[in-house]
Amino acid sequence: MRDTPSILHVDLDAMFASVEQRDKPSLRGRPVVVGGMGGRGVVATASYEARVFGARSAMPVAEARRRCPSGTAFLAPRFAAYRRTSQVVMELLAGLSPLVEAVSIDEAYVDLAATSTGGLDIRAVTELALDLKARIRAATGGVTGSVGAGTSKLIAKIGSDLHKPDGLTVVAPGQERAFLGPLPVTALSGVGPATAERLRRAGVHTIGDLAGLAPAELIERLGQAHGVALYRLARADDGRPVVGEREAKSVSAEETFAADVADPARLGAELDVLAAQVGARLRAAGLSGRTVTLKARHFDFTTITRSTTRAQATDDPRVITQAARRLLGDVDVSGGLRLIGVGVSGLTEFAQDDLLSLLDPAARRETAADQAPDEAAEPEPEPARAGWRTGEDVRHAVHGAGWVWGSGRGRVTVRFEGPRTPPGPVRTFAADDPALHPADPPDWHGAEG
DNA sequence: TCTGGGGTCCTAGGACCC
DNA sequence: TCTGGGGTCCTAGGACCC
Repeated sequence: MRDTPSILHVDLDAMFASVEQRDKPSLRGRPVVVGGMGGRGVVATASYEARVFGARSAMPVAEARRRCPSGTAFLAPRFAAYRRTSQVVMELLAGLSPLVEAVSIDEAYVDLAATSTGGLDIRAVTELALDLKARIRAATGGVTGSVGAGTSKLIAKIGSDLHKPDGLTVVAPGQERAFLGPLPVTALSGVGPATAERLRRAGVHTIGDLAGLAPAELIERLGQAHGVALYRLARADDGRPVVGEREAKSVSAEETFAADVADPARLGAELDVLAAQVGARLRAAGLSGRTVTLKARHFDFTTITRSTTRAQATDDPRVITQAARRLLGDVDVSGGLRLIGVGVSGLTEFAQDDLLSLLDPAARRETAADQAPDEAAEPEPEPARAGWRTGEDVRHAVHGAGWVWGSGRGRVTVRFEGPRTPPGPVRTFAADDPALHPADPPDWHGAEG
């Protein structure tokens, strides 16, 4: 166990919504919900203004619409913009330490002990964290981050969560148990609804309660691995290291249909599309895998998986889709599927035909390094001209840059404003107006020294 | 208008081998 | 012929995270 609070956890506050408010000044101070805008979409992020009305992550967007007042903005996600903002923050973190673990697009651990820059007592870490928060806000154009610091990942993570948004929690060495004790067990990463319910039935509500349980009882209730893990975490016994890079274990793609699909031909065609996405991402990452998994969600939300393992690893979309189609053949589809998915696991770094390319360099195909990784990995969908997505960035030949305020019935309404231009006029066009084009996200980084 | 999409880890049973 | 223990691989499902 460390004797300095040298692990930081940085968590950007309501990141997707915050980026939207940064890029669209008219949304600042207003409730914003970012998520799937199809009939079956769920909330990815609700701004704090929207949380007041009960909008939450993972909630159906339809439910969020019911709860939030008119004037709430409901936007489709713009991942390219979020990725750029994430990169800006990750670069700041990399300046603090060579050891940074990016957990997700909006979350990372930093191991300050990996550098030898001076003291890491409470005061020094607090100052460093306050400075970091200010620099994140400045570098991102107003997106805030909450930071936790402590002697372990556990403490840092819970600390960053405690005073969101724009919070800072530094837990002094030796104070870990006192810090955790009164918190609900659900504050622990790894305690979801099912585990929380089992613990509740055992009379366990707080982490302090949990720490009072005998390990044998926890193992009996939660299984060996989970029981042991929680027993240790409740005692602040956490030696998990900050790890820089992690190898991917699987690559998958799935789609939920707007309406359930029972037509095998249509499902097969969907598998072709998904297999092509998975194959392209495998290839871009220089990976291939032996196991192909089909995922199917029935009309009643029951979900099954069927997998098959081949002798040779592949990244070939034709091979992937062939395996997936065969697996689908054994699934009863007559009631209709709401979701279908394809995954590849058992990954290795070398594709089968890499062996061939050694013999025949001319047959060597493009490698990941030859491609722009992001574009290759996640092609941003180009919306059909008539199907504008709310929140999408657009450019009008006459009126300039703006974003889609709303659309429907053959029309699209655009608000003309940018990150640094004040809210402009709202104008409505025909959805197929040739003067209107999808545009890149406003790139305000660098435009303002 | 009930419930996305991309992942990780664990469990448990059966096959198979030594 | 019967019994059995341990290890590994594969498959299916479930909990959980962001």
